[in-house]
Amino acid sequence: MNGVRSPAGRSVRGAGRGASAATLSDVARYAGVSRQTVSNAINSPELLRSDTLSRVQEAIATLGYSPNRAARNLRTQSSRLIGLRFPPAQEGTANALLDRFVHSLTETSQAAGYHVLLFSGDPEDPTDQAYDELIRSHSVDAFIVTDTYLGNPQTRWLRERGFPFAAFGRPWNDADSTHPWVDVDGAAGIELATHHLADAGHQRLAFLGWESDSPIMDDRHVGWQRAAGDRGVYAVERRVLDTVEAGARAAAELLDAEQISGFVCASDTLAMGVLHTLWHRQLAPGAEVGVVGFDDSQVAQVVQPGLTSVRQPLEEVAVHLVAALGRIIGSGAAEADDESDQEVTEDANDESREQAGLLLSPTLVVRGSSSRKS
Amino acid sequence: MNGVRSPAGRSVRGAGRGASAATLSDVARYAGVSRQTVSNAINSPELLRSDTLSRVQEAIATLGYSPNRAARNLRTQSSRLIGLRFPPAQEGTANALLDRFVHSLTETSQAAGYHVLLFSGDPEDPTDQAYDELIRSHSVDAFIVTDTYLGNPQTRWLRERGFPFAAFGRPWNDADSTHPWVDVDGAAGIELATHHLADAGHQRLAFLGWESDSPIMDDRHVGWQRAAGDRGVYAVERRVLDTVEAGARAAAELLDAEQISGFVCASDTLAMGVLHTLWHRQLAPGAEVGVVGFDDSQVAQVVQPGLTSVRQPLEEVAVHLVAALGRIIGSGAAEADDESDQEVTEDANDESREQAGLLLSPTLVVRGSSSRKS
DNA sequence: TTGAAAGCGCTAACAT
DNA sequence: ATGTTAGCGCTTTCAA
Repeated sequence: MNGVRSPAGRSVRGAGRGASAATLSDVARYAGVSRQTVSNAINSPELLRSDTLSRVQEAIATLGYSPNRAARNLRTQSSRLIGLRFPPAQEGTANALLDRFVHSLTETSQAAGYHVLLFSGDPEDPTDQAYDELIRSHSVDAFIVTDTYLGNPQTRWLRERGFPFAAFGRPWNDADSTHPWVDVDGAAGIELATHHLADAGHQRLAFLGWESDSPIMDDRHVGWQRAAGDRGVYAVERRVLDTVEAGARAAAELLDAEQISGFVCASDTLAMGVLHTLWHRQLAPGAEVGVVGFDDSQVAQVVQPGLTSVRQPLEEVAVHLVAALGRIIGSGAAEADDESDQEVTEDANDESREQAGLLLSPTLVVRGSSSRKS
Repeated sequence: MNGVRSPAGRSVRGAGRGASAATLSDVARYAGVSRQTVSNAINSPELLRSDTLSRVQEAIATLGYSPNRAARNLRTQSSRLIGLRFPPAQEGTANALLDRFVHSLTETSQAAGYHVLLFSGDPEDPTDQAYDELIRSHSVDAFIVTDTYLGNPQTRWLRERGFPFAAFGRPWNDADSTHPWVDVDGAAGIELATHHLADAGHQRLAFLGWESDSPIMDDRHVGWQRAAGDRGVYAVERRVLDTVEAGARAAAELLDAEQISGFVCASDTLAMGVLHTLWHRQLAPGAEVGVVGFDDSQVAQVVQPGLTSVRQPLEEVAVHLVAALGRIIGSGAAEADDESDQEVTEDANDESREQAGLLLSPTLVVRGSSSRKS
């Protein structure tokens, strides 16, 4: 009472294109059980008697069966897809978080049974329908939002909509948010950088940040203030555009007017500017002037003599974001459950009241640009 | 025998989470037409009388209706999703094509009614089931394959399977392939670079490539041979590891032993190595020694004094790949139709026999590292 | 030009 | 522990 179809099942494969895959019914017939039993073998194997289970699994393997995603999605009202807006590459800067983050997210999601769906759209455009369209068409089960620093209208909108999402970045200007988020402690990173330069013997330090009232910048600046205060070194700061040229100009000015020997930069781009000035003046990075950047970009890794930089643990960020989504998907959207494992790192003194938030500590990757002062 | 459901459909929206969206039936009822008519309004609007059409469209707008993807996918046996393996970030190198390419792909796909689905997997592992699993579950309609240089087993496997895909990269070692591909003419890029340095007055040129018998490397090397031959300059070449350190060492050796004043590098990573050596020796990039890299990475853009580099037109690559997929999806998989617009650029003399292939020309982005010899 | 019927492949609920 | 029934929301015949 089986075998009837088995040759057919095989022959389709050789037939060339299309290769119309086996369905649940095919497997059921082949294994001599009902369709529901096959479904159970996949989704609730503990319900089957072990001999039935192995017979079904064998049939599945033989026929090369995988459940049709569309059918399953339709039935379960889910897509097993996580939406991520993929922003344009920022050229001319050293910002290079995206690759590492997206790869980690892809791997982590896949391990959790999800895939990442990429879409594009303008986050500054209020008429942008990208998120809405994906939600209404049930194309994704949740979003990962990465641009919270824009005071992101999308974030608020998603919350109001009650659609599941998790953010890479704190809800800076949205006090009553309840969505899960993961962020990296920028203040702690800059503290690390500052202490590192002070430890290396630099007495006159400067902080180089970018203009604008971005909360990310403020955060990093807080770290500077804390560390510079702690160490009692001579400390000045400048805010300029986040470009190589502006960083170079600021460095020149700070060297001349303030005899700075240690530069704590809020970005690798600015740090590259500092290195340019040192190069022009024949000053040796590391030996004479210490420089630290932020983000551990490829630039930091390949520039001579290596740029010491604060590195964000993006792999961890991805892991925690996916875990957070797993907790809220299907369980009431924006309502984070307060009793589940809420971790807050030791750095998060001020933030420990945050709900569903997780603040990770960055590390400092030390390279030639900050080797011990001679 | 209807109507029973209507209040439920609406009221859910206010109820908070879930926001179970409107369905075709809701729209049909609201507009006073049959479900089929609504479907036609969306998929074949020309079939409707204009007044019916506008009434339906109004209903769609009012109810905020979008077709349920899963249902549509199930019915049409398609997913409107393009699979792309997202490889791990290569740290310590200047390879930075991915961001630009993926963003372009995302935008282009979206414009064509597709989304990009990311997955991970080990392309070197023959037991890796990532592609197979996605195909069998009907999760994607096609793939974009980017790692053809591996002599990619996946590529051959996909072809045998008859599953639609397009490749970024020529089918180097798969003569009888028939899949569409788009590639960038590396030989032309290196020719551009070489002529550029010769034009700047450099008489003693070196080509710095990486070891291994990668066909990509061979391609670039061909460009070197052509251009160096044309110009009759003194020309030497070296193959080393594709690292900054190896590039630096090779440059030192070439400066000492060959008095080279122009370096044509097969990667930005190697070019950075050359710049390091110049920096150590207080030689001015551009003015004294010309250096050109390949890929126009962020590193090239921010390093002092700017690294001249060959830039791949990734946006165009994405556009043509998506266009190619559009042609083959649903129309018999791997069978490219020979009469559709096959474009081959003027550089593709040798390749003009290629089927379904498109070779794009890179450009040279000139920066400080190759400014005219004084 | 519009409507009715059927079914894509799966899983949830119930019955056995 | 396994089978039966129903239906997720859509589009593709076919009929009116």
